[in-house]
Amino acid sequence: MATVRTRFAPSPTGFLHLGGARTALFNQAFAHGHGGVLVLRVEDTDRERSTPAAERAVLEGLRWLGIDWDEGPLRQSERMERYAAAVERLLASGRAYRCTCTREELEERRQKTIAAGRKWTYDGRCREADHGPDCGAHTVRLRLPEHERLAWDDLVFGPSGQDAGEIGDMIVRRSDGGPLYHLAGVVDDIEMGITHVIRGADHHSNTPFHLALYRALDAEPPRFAHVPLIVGSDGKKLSKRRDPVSVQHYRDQGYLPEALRNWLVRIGWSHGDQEIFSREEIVRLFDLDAVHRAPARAEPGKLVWLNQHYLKTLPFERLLPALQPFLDAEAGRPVQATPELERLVHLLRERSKTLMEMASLARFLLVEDDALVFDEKAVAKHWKPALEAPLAELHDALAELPTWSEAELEKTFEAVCARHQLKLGKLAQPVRVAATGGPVSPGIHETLAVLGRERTLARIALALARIRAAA
RNA sequence: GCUCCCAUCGUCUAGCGGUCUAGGACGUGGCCCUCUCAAGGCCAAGACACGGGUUCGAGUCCCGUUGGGAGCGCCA
Repeated sequence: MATVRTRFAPSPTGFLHLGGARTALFNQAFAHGHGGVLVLRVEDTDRERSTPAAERAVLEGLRWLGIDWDEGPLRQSERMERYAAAVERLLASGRAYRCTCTREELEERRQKTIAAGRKWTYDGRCREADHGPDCGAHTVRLRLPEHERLAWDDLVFGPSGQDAGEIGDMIVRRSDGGPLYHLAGVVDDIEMGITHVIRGADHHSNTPFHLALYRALDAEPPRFAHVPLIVGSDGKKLSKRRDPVSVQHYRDQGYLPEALRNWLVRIGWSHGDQEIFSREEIVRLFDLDAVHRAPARAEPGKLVWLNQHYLKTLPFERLLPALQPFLDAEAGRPVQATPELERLVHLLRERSKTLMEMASLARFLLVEDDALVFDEKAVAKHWKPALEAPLAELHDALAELPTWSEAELEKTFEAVCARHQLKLGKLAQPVRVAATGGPVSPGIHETLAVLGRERTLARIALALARIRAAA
């Protein structure tokens, strides 16, 4: 059997679409799982939208997700002569003909047909007219057989097909000489030796036309697999207005590529009860047989859980670089990794949903003492006058500590609590607010150990000053 | 409007005629743990859209209804 060759063919819209990302993932998993190759092809025949920057964004999204391709990116804009040649071949063999019907004429006839309650297909007016190359402005239409079943066995949907007569003679070349998307795609898939076309189910209905194109071009069609569309939380088509549709969006929100990849691969595909899939497992276990036929909603709930899972389990060397941009943004400057910061990240990975949240929880370590932003509700709740004495005592005891360690800190807290008959929480919370500005952080001993003696004392002193001023 | 496709807990899904009083995961609620927040542990609520068939037997097969999706461009 020939080597499996799949392709992912995005149009350069300036971002990688969620649905596209999953299609790419499926293509890669299928190809690599079968010892084949993935070809990347950029469908940039729409000159308006297609800029180098827009293309770069799509490729960046793919790389970030860990989807690697083996050939390309090939660009349709650089292959226009191939499409032109294909149309000429169609014309020469009589498989296609020139059509001089104008848009207006077409529209008029279409309206009439629809008004009569019938389905519109091209009525074949120019079919036998035999227009030559100099017939003026014209399109080129594929001549479809009157009665012929255009059928295929879809790898996801099973036996599918349509009668050629229901399709009508479709345009393959515009009057400006440009190829239609369908023609370009089929020509590319033929010339690139694509064996398996794995694409969104929105193309299921277009496939009979594509089959006719393969036939007219005397080419063997590939196997087709249509994967169900991802729909929005409201069950409707993913909309750029309502739903976060780009991979970049999730990346910027602090989701790890591992999490997004795992989330996407499980939408419309499953492997028993397994939820967690590594990159290698996706390639090894992915199977078109197990792909669903029903559209699925993109609910981010499980993505959050997956992200937490990967934040907790990822190798630290992988986590830190991923976190870096979020730390820099939080601090407003490039942040240097220190042993204290690394220790804090270890503590924070157990309690963060996203990298963004993690950076936000690390803020207290990144900023100067006077740049702490206090949660005033927490301040009001925990900085009570009664706390002045124990807090002052804690401050002085901490200043005297022989070594600044979690164990020593714990002992000191216990001693102060015992002397003032306080539960640990009564002392820990006010100190936490003093040290971090808010009521949420890792354990108080760990937090202070990371903060260091100087800054801890300075921040407790600041809290004391405020308590005294209020009294 | 026409053509095609789809239908299990709120969501993602397991199920490929009997092992289903329908399993898992996320989410939700409760309890435990606890210096906060998490994490972790335990428990709970929660679905075969509806109606007809076929069959000894249907979540699983067939038909219809309803609901949803896609396609029907000189867009990609």
